[in-house]
Amino acid sequence: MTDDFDIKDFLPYLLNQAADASSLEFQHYYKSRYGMLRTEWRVLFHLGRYGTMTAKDICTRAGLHKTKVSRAVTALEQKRFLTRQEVARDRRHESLQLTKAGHRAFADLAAEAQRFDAALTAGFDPDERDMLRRCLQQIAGL
Amino acid sequence: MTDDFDIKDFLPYLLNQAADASSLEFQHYYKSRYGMLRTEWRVLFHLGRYGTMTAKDICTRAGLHKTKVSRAVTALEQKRFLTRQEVARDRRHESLQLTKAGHRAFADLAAEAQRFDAALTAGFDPDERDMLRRCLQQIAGL
DNA sequence: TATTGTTAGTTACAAAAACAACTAATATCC
DNA sequence: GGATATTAGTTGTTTTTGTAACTAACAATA
Repeated sequence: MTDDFDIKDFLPYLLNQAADASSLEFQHYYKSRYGMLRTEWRVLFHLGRYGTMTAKDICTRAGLHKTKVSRAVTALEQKRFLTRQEVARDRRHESLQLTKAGHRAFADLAAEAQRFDAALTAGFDPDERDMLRRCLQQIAGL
Repeated sequence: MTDDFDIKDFLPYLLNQAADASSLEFQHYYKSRYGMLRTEWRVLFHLGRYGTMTAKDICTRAGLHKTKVSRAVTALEQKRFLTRQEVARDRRHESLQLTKAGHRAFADLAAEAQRFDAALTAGFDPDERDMLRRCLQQIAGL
């Protein structure tokens, strides 16, 4: 009954394997170059791409837990990639913005990500790529 | 130049989000029911589906590091889901086999995985499903 | 048959993630 | 206005992972 069910066809397994494999090389890039962790790169990306926002905003947009973001923000601050600014209206919030160095790192990594993405999907034809992204976005609930 | 590059289109990001989202519910199942970790479930699956083999075989087939497998085997042994058996010919190897309880757990989880997989892809039509799996297998290097 | 190399698996330690408990600021409701 | 609840963010502790060093068995070679 379940004898023909192969783990290689089990979607969560496949997705994890593909995610791990595809992350590995890019991870090496931001790790060796900027000493960043994955969450740091994501926070940097969100601020670089969408501009100033609070930690909470990043949590919501990126689907990350607040402790992860909190620690990533601290790390990026120590690397001088971002600064915090109190929001007068509500002092629980801190608006986060990238420094010059932060913007440079973002620009570099974003360009690299784009190249990397292109290389990764080079073997697929355009409608395969679109379909792949659509399927993944649906599964991810984005 | 890179201003229009959205992280939601970056394949490693998408793959990770989709992998996390899709794993969550199933993970909850084997965790609450059998107290298993992800690696334990994978080891269990390999032994249940492909029969007796050594830890090394599982490493190779599942693309897992030997320390992970070693710990998972210890954990599954303590749960009485598998037993080890020395290989006379070469005492470095240990052949691993599921116990009755291990087989039961495998059957239960495999059936659940199958249901879960079906539910996950219910929104896609057949050729989308095939393409998705093919793309993922290629990216994962399987 | 010593020497060196390789392989399977374990163990120990460091890095990272997950989870819970906490502080401080603001909102709500009596 | 004061008790209570919520929200943003941090800190501390426990799990889990990653990495490297290790043991034991075998292989190869001189």
